[in-house]
Amino acid sequence: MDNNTDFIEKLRSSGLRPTKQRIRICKLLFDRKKTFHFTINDLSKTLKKENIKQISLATIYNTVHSFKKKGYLKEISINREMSYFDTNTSDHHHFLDINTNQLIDLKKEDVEKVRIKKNLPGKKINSIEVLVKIENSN
Amino acid sequence: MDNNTDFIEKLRSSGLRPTKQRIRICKLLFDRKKTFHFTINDLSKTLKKENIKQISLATIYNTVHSFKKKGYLKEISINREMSYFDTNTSDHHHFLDINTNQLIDLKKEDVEKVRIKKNLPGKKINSIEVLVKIENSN
DNA sequence: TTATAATTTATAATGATTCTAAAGTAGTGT
DNA sequence: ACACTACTTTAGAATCATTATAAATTATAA
Repeated sequence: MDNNTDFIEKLRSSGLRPTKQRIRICKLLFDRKKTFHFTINDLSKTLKKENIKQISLATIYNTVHSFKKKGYLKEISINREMSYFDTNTSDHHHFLDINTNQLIDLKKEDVEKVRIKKNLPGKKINSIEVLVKIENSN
Repeated sequence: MDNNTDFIEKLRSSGLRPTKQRIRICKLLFDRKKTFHFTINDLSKTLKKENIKQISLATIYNTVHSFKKKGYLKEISINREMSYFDTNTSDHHHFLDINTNQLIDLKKEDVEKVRIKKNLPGKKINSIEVLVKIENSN
């Protein structure tokens, strides 16, 4: 019934005060079996549909950014127009359906380890991001 | 001396009128041995440094976009803040130095072919983009 | 309960990109 | 050379997502 306590703990443990707004967003983002992808706009629209007191846009931005900073969310920037947040923060890659703009997780085992044969002196690899654009094959 | 004729031909052959502005931008972008990467802002600043009549910002945007549409440039969108254009339009990947924000080409042979083991019914792969973020190693 | 620091909020500000419509230019035909 | 048309350039306005501001509210610890 009241699994808010989990979120309250989660928030408090990372130094974020468990406010109504943050808890509500936690429930929306993390209270589900599958990970999912959303834009700020998606989140904002979904929150508007609920008949609860509205959360201001500024708070939505603040919350998503602090969740990202705390490692609860990963950002996948597609281009200037599209930036997704992903509740799956593990190391993984994505399909982007260019017909629907849907972002789809690729499991680690779906992509053979990417080998980079070049390296630059004084530099090391921080991350490798693979984006596979897919389209209708009709 | 006057290798503008090449650019004039190039432009005309793709249905773009060879205007002063387009030729000047062509020279800046394509009259070099190595391919290179730039943002609209970089290009705009470089053009400002030349003591010739300034090209308006709108024209810079228009030109870069039409060059992209004609296949002379490839866009590499890093995130909302950074979008690079690449004079190397072949199929290749990139290093992004997160300390300097420099984008560096990876040759085809620098990255082992990326194998995707998942496929979705009714969908086919359009492109595979690999971005390798690198940082100072010390 | 009170003091405080953190948070939320509505609204304003920002800044990159796109739009607009008027002026300028290239290409074509005469 | 001239004129016509369509294309291009231009300055400035408009747009729109995001960030900043500063006042009101709330969580927390004393």
